[in-house]
Amino acid sequence: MTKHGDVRQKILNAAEHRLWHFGYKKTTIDEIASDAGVGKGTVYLYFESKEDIGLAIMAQFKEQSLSEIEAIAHDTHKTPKEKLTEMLQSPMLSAHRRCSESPETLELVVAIKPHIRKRLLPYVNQEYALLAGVLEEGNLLGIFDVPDTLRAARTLKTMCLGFLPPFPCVSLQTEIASEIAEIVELTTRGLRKS
Amino acid sequence: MTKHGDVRQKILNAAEHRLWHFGYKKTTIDEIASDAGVGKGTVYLYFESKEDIGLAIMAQFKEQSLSEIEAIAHDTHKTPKEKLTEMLQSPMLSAHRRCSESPETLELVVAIKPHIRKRLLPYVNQEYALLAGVLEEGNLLGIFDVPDTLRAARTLKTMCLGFLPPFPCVSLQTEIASEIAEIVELTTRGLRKS
DNA sequence: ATATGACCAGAATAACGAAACGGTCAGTTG
DNA sequence: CAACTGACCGTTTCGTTATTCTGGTCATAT
Repeated sequence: MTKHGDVRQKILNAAEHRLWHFGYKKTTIDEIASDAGVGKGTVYLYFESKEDIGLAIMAQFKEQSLSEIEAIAHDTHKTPKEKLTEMLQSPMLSAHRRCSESPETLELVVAIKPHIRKRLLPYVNQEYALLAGVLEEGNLLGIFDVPDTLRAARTLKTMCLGFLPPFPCVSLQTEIASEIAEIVELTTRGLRKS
Repeated sequence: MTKHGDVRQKILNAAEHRLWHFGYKKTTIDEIASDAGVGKGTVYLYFESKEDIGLAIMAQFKEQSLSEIEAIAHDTHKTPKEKLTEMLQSPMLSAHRRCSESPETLELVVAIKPHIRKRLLPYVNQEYALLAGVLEEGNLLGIFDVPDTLRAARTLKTMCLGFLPPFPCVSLQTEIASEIAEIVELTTRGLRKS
């Protein structure tokens, strides 16, 4: 007995495989349905449109990325500053890795761009909240003094925007990590004389 | 008697006008030559290729932008922090304005992308130096304490990369200015408890 | 020495019939 | 009856061909 969620996930897996190897445009609904072992009509019982499938795959990426960030945030062996650095690095490196392993990823992003913001908003907000939590933790430990942690979290993410695809700053992966570390360093030290 | 530089500038002006209104691909060398009042062959006495013309126009933009930054850096009525903010805002707002007034600008950027980095490197380095100078000034005044000013300058620019075209962060112009101000605020305050 | 425009090879474009696509729904299945 | 299907539809894309256009050159003119 296959449950509702199973079929949906089977379709999503088939789609992700196709998208990964052949890109958004070259992948057809017929192929996805065939790979998933269901009829074409069934696909439209679980997804509104082809774009909706692409959005769902992006959401899956984001969810994955979010769980990595969460793990870092809850790691009791790291200092807030280390957490901050790694939490900012993690999603950027994932995105970079994904785009270099499968250049088709960028095509997907472009295709679903019109609705990507709205769809991923909940995840983005959760990410802000997680970052703000670490800042709060730093406040309690007395090593940070951030009045508006949520706002600071948003600004920190904004600072890293340049590493997101389509990368205006074409850097090696190692450079991305060290440049983000530098950003956190500069932010946590501040320019002000102590 | 027309000097060498005059003809070159006349060609450049004609090209810029065409590029601005019709974009890179739709603008032909014939049109540029005709507008500039010279023969087609003459264009190739002053420029290596069509791409070279695009690069030269971009360099002109950069030069303009650089002189604005320079003016801010040398303004004796501003504090280093104000200078930093405005020097980071200025080129981002210019780029944003240019791209919204003439969407064709982005097409130009994409077309000349392969060589844009090398060509604009001198300007970029000059910009770093100007920012580093302001950081140095802050050090002398005792309000900053930046060990490696050049490195910090580069990091500050990296932080603003997300506002560059093609804008991953689609913000209103007013938002760009305030978000950059926020970045400088966070950087100059630091997160560390004073 | 400086400037020109006719000329060339290759790229872009237009036209258009054929194939393929996303999406729907009347009908089948269990 | 809820879950599922694939033939079907209007539209978009593709492949082909003929034709125009464009970046770049160079023999010639001033």
